[in-house]
Amino acid sequence: MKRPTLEVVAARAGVSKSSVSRVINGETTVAPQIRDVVMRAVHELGYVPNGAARNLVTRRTDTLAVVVCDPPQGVVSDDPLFSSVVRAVSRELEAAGKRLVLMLAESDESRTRVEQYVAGGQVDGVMLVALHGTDPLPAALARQGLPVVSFNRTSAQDVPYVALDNAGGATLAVSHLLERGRRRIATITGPLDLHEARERLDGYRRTLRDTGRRSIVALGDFTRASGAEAMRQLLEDDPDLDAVFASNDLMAIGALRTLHQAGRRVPDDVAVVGFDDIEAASYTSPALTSVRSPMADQATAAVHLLLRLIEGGSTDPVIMPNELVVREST
Amino acid sequence: MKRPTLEVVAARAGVSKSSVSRVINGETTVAPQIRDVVMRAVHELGYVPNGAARNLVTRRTDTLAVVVCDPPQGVVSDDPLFSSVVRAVSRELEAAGKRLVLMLAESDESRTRVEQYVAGGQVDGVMLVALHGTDPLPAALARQGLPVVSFNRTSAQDVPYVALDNAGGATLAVSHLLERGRRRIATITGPLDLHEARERLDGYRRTLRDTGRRSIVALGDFTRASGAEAMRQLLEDDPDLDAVFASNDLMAIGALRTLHQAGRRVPDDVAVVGFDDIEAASYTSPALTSVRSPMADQATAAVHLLLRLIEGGSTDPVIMPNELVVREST
DNA sequence: CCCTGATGAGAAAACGCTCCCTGAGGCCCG
DNA sequence: CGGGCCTCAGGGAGCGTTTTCTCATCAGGG
Repeated sequence: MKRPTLEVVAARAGVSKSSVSRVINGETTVAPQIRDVVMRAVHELGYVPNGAARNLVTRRTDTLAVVVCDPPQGVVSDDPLFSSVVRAVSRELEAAGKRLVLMLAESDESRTRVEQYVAGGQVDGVMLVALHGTDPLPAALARQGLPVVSFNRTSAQDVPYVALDNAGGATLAVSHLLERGRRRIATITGPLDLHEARERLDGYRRTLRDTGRRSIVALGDFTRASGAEAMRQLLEDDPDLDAVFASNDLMAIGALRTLHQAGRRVPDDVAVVGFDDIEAASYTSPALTSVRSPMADQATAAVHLLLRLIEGGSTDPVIMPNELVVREST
Repeated sequence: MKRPTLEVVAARAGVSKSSVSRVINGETTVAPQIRDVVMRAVHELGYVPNGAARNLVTRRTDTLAVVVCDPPQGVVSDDPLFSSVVRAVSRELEAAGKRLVLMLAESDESRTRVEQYVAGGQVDGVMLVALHGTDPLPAALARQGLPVVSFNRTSAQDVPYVALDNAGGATLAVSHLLERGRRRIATITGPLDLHEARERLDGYRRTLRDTGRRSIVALGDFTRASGAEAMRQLLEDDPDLDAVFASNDLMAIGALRTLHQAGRRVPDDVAVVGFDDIEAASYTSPALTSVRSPMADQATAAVHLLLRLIEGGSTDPVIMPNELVVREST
């Protein structure tokens, strides 16, 4: 099935290719009468401009790449929030009339593919979603001279990013616990090589220090198992603790289980707060109080940042505020 | 930053554009000596072929669209399994050297955009992910003469699909309950305008009928709340039931909560089986036995089907078998 | 030694579009 | 009434590839 070209439409309408092109692209310097006859021909033939030909001459593709940097086991893309991010990005791009190419950068090989693709001029900009702020890919892509933004904080020069206010979220959680009258508030951290984990720990520490309380810290790695284990350790080290702030919900869920096994009632004996507000947080019993990361909003902000950057606009990083969702566990 | 073109590379290597093109495309009819000098020039200049120009003449884009048909509230794309589908598709396409354009078809407007885009020749094929088998989009796209496959069963003519063996999964669940010695097995269905929901119900019915037992059916709509409500109704209607098969995990989770509130022990008094094996299924207490839909495998199969179709190969539908994941709730 | 056939390089024509440039015509103003 | 402008349509030159076709070169056989 051969699609009609501009030339065919022009012939049918009895005008030149230039005029058809002008009508298609909504230029105003075209007489209404010509416009009508062209539009009629377009509809009759079911004409749709060929994308490749257009890209070739305009050097714009109206296509943006979202590159997900992720180890093969899929830490990022397994995240339940991932799909809401993808959807938010997709919607936002659609509203702006852009297309979304999704690429996974799992192996070195696929990273090369990403770079090649980007270098091939098939996208107008790139949005990186990387777990590690130290990932070299953002910088590598930025060096290509293409607009690049990062969905998370990144250490790459010249790559604007959108970041969560992790420390602020932790403060929100700890303050809430203090308001509830908790005195011995422990925390379970994420892997400290991750920015987010460090920032959440810092927020926790600072808030306690500001109110003259001491920190009680156990290390986790963002998995449920590590949360359960860290909770066991905390109970051993400090049996009198009356609250726990876990750096993410999975660990909080692990902690809930340990507390249950240890016979501690939640929230009566020990209050628990998580972070991220994943879907499962509302299914636990008791339902988990959690700091909601506005991932969808963050995604929207990242898209806007990228679009602005493509237009040649400002490139300041954006910080997203968090929100506390109070449920039964506190 | 201007990227070098084929012409520049040719000049540098002291050969013709044709030769460079041949080397780039791995043709064998080129002397090793020329090959080497071209490759050197390519590397020195960091040459990457321009995608648009290439597409224009070859009429291939090596790009496939994944179109997610979804109401704005996001039933499909909110599904926790969605991200694993996306990842599997992405990986598979990457392995095949193809790119993935993700499009949401939420509104009529966006569906038009999808059709326009596809008609613009910017993709080699389309994979539809639609909830409703009656969705008109598959047929509309297929009419464009482009290879189209559906991730789910579809009623569209000429659109091959990959389907889950929903009835078989239900049989798996019910047989398991029977083996555990359960006698009065109820079910909570999904919305019956969905193929999947109907098939799961059919599988349940048939399996019970085959063993001379009667069906006990309550209607749900795949939400947690509806599962809880349906469970309440079932307990009222038939207080002696000793097992429930829920058509998806969310409803099973809702049912668990109702059972807990009603003072029924799971699995001692009532066994519960879900369907889909979402992540949350292993976090409930007791952890939920569930029929695992091999979504990732299904996605992989769909990609292969599409790639075969593009190559002009066979187009038979594929049916994926399910697997039962036994946990504490049975 | 010449002719034939194979081999492989180069020239040039598309692919379908945008956009610059030219020029025709109409209008206003002098 | 004529000249200059302004408006708007058409002609045509690219955009960077692939691909067909032509042609040169060289080897081998008669």
